[in-house]
Amino acid sequence: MMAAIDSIVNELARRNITPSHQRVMIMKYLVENQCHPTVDQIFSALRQQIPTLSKATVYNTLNVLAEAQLVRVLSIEDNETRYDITTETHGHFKCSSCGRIYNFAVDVDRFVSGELRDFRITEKNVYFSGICPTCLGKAEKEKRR
Amino acid sequence: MMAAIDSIVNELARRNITPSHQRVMIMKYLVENQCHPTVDQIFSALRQQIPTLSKATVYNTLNVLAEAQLVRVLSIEDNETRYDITTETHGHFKCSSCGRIYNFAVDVDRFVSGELRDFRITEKNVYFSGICPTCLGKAEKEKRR
DNA sequence: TTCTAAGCTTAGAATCATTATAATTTCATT
DNA sequence: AATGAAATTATAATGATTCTAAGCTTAGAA
Repeated sequence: MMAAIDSIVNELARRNITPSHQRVMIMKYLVENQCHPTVDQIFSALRQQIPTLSKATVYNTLNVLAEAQLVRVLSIEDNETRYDITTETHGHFKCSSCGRIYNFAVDVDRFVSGELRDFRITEKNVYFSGICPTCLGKAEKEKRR
Repeated sequence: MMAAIDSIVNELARRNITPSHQRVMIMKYLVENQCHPTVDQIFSALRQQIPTLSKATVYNTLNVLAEAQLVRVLSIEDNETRYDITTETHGHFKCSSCGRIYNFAVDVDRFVSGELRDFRITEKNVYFSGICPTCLGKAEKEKRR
């Protein structure tokens, strides 16, 4: 899936964000790699296409995009900020074994208790962790030996 | 509310954790300050009672307690690990204005979608953020001026 | 096409949260 | 009281993130 540069540029321009080459490439990366990458993953990957890319630029750009609500900042674990181009509320499951992050549908509003009635909620996150089916399957195979 | 040192010592001993003075005081702090404190908050507060307390000890102790499931590690935002003595699943709401964290009841099990059927879930976290009623009230008062 | 001012990027320093280390102290048992 | 294991300590080290100042890029005006 190739992200249209044009639509990215338009999206940024609509929010008064200068669509510099670096910013466009960072967004393109997020669209094409919806695996909740870390700054380091984004930086390392794009370094090959933009050899002079600075890590500070990646941090700066992600902060700008987060402020514009174009990306969502995930704090599933400390010391590991991740980014998600899908901004609609959904759950994240992190496998403790392989580290992979899975999305899952979540109807958060259905179980919010009345306690938060008088709160203005601007962001909702649901994080689960445990073992994914792939790693569970591996464990089962290990057991049978 | 004064936490019984005896029950803390017993709780640690039951899990084969040496109930050293520092560990007991850290747990006591968490029981008496259920405000999801950070390491720095715990360290600063206890420094007055244990002048030689080392920050590394606080980190070590919290990690040991987390592994023993006596405390829960919260990653509501990056660069801000917090700790909770209440280990049953409940939600956390962080006010973007005052920074306070509120607990709220959450029936997470009721809405886990079929997508996670084959996953082994070991931990569930629900984090919301926004503005709390106190800060909303202040904002309203500001508006009326 | 050139100029301009504002904003962006860069490279590396700085900051900060957290972990590692080795020496010392404390703990629980004998 | 002695002992060995574990914990604490003080500080260095690590790694994520932010800051900084200089230079570059951008978009639009001239």
